[in-house]
Amino acid sequence: MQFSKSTDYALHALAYLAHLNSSEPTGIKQLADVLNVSETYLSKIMTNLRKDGLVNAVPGAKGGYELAREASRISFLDVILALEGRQHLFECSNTTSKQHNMLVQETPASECRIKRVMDSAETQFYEYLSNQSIQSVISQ
Amino acid sequence: MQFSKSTDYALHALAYLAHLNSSEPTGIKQLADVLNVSETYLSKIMTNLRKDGLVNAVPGAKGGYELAREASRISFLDVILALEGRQHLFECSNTTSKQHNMLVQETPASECRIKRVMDSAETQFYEYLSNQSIQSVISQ
DNA sequence: GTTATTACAGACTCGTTATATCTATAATTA
DNA sequence: TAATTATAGATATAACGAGTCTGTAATAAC
Ligand code: SF4
Ligand code: SF4
Repeated sequence: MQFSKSTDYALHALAYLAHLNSSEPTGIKQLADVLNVSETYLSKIMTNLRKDGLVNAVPGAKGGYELAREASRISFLDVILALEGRQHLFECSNTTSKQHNMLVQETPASECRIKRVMDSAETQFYEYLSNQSIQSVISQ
Repeated sequence: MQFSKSTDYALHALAYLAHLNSSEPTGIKQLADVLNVSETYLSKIMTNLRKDGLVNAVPGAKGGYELAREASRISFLDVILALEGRQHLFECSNTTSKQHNMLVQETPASECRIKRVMDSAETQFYEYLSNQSIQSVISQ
């Protein structure tokens, strides 16, 4: 289990935009050059960020990308969810097995303790990442 | 980013062994039946657990698997590391980019704040999972 | 309006990993 | 010796990640 490279690039791109703090949008060309990634590939990543409302995209000449809100209000979790999607880290696969029936029977709620532990771990993980902003990684 | 099915099965298998609490080893046939997975596939997973010292494997007639230590001393993290491996959740991909030079320059240690945030999240995540034992998911 | 610039969508390629099966082998008990 | 059981290795398949290419739409400058 690992974060995808896309998530890595997205974090770097946002950190760069936050660092620049420019009033003009920044083009994919400049962004790709700074991150050392191809323009077309990075553009897909930026589109994901746009779809989740983290950046604004300005088409046309002098266009590019800019943060949709202050860097202090964009969290690591926002970025990760935009790129990795919103499935849970742990998904029940065999909800028809004898084992499942056994473990679920033991609990009042319809959720066994295995799932509860894994989901709690995820919640705590995300909680931490939601408190880390892009602003916090650039120099003050 | 998601845990693999192998990790899922491994957790279930260990929970079952802990539940049985038998003095005799449990065969792959019984285990696969309870988990509703093929024997050969599950056997590969059990071998991973054995290689990490979480279970003992007894070959030959009347053989099978048994917990290598008390269930209270086998953590979720142990299982996850055995199945998912030990790479970090976040790996720097572009350590030659201009962005990297910029961010590393700002910090005294040779590690930028992006990496530090991600590694801290991982550490905390693992910390939590290392405190959850297999024993804790079965009925007392 | 025309042209240059830029983001965007979609198809596509390629390599790797996850999932799963099959078979032959080695170890152990009966 | 025979039956049972785990293990290693080869193999198959599907899914996913990473990355490229191309044509299209939107905007600004001229
Ligand atoms: S609810 Fe628990 S036992 Fe059932 S499939 Fe999910 S993790 Fe497994
Ligand atoms: S050290 Fe920081 S800037 Fe450099 S590659 Fe790793 S995460 Fe990116």
